[in-house]
Amino acid sequence: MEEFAAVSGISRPTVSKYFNNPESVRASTRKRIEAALQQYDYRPNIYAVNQNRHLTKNIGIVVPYLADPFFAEIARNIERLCIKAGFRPILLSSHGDRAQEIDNLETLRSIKPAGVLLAPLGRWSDRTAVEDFCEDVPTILFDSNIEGVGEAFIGSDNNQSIDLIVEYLCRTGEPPSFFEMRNPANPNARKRRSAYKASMQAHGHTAHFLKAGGEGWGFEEIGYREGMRMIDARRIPSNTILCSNDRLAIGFIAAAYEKGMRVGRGPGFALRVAGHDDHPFSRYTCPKLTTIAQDYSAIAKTSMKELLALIGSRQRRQERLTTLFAGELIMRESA
Amino acid sequence: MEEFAAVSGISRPTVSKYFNNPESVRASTRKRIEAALQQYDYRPNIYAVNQNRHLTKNIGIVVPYLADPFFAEIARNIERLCIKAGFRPILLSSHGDRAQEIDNLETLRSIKPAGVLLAPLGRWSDRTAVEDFCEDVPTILFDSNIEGVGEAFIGSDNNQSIDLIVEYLCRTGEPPSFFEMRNPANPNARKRRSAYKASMQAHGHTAHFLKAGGEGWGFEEIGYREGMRMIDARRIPSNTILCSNDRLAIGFIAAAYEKGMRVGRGPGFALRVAGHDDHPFSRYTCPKLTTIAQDYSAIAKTSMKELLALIGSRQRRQERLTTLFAGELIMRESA
DNA sequence: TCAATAATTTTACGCGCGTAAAAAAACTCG
DNA sequence: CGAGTTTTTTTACGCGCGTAAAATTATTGA
Repeated sequence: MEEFAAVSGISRPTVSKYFNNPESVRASTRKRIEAALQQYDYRPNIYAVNQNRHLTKNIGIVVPYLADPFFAEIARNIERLCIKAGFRPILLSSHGDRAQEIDNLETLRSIKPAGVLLAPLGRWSDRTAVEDFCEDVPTILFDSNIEGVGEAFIGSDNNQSIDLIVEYLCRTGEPPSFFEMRNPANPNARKRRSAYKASMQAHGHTAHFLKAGGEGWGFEEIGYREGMRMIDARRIPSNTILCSNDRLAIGFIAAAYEKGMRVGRGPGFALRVAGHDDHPFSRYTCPKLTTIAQDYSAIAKTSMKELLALIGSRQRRQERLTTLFAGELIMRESA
Repeated sequence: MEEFAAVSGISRPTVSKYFNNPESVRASTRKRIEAALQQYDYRPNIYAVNQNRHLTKNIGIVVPYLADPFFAEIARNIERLCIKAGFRPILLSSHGDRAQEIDNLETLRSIKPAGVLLAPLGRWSDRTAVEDFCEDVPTILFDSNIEGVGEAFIGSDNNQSIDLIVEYLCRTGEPPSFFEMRNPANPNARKRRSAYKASMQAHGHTAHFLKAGGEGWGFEEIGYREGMRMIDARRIPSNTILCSNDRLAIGFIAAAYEKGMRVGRGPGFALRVAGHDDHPFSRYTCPKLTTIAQDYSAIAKTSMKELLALIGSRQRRQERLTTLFAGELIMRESA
């Protein structure tokens, strides 16, 4: 920087000021620096910069499982917004593993980020570890809530969305059974379960659960395997299945296809299957999956906006914010 | 570190040495430091460390499109290996965009990584930019080759794998038409195209191409839309379709389903469809997709091993290495 | 036990930059 | 054009650590 300042005919502190915020120097000097920049392609050493700056320009993004296209998509959205706001996104995946999540938080801590957007593993998270982290770093939770942790939570309104699709299914055919994992990895599974129960009650039906065994994040496999098992055992009392998420539904539909049960609505179809999330692949199942679209563009935008506000204010929120977005019914052929 | 050294009763340079390599200090001192570490949970400032260390412990990983589960999976594998080797993975996605790829390389450059594993956009890449980068940073290409760039290339043998499935399809039914994008984003598409052509010739058939319009990385959508169009136009001369990759096949199968064409092998089926890659979702299509499995565990391992060797040797390879792994035929129901 | 060897301590410098304070220079506007 | 204001320059220190060199101490092996 010393040398670069020399050749550009500007003093080093001014150059430093420029790199911190180009607007903070006079237009004429800015021009001169940028001209010199063309010639000598100098760039500040990021490590030296971050050592001295108290708050870095890094923003951590943690998702529970990046190999899930749903999280990959939302991460992509957030990354974009992050860059647009002049920050550097650090994307980490917990790979569905509690220890990895803790590791990720440790990694982020060492990076001293300006803020963090965290989609936690939910009930698999180490609450204490996450809490401690949120004490030290301005953190906003998204997708999955841990009550009382972090400055805010931005997510979907599972009660609204599940009620929406339950109402639709009840109105147009038999009330749905709820297909879910007995021991779900998906952070929102519990919320959806109780939302289903409440919604069925509200519509004058009794809830019925189809519990799938299995662990981990291989939802399609679990939906397929357990779907096969249930169809074989004729354990399915309703001709309508609402799956806790699209990935389970994708597996279930594959099982139904293999068993020769035609999935779809109307006469001639044996089974209606619906999902939740509008997974990127849900429009390519056979038949296409009726589901609930989460407004993840809004979730990404709001999370980012809230975090930037937090960073800008340089202080914590006085009270925790919770913002829930409504889901939208996506009617396709499967139900 | 000064304070921590004081309370642990060790001199600061020795503590510094410990953090660089715990093995480099005497066992007794190591014990004392680790005991103190339990009490005071000190950790070195990563920025100060990296400023002074010439080679950092960072390894960059760049994939062309992280929202594609195939790349998400391979990235996950590499990340694991990276951590196990004591390095810190920095995962970046180019989001299918040339400018983003260049950006990613710039970002990595500023991070001064020990090495980089790069899966480039292929023919969409800015060859000069990638070349320049590889001059500065030890880089190994994987998945997609750019001839002459980087220290090594690790990938799949498209000639072998395409020949494998072409041979299978020819032996068990009509020779396949090849379904691909006219202007493919997928880095391996061109290789597979020519491999198909050569293989058909070798088996005494003439190649036939079904060219799908459309741009970008929405392969399922393109496979679906263009599949619909072709089926409507009765432009499909063979009852067997080999898709350039599984994601196209997933879309195509959805189209066939919607058009009432039964996909599968044997009597009573209208169409055989095969793919390539053993995409995570290929076993949940209806019917399950016959495809080629890339050995991405081997690709990940070999890439990492090669990079570590490169980093360890502190010099470039005398000649560029190319390692290709054979694909495996995964017979399912679709073909 | 003693010399040879290995590890640690002491001392000191430098990495590349942020930033504070005072002085100097460059603008702004009536 | 000159006083007032803003920006830049000069000077100087510190961030947290790596690392070199010389001195000291601990360990090893015969």
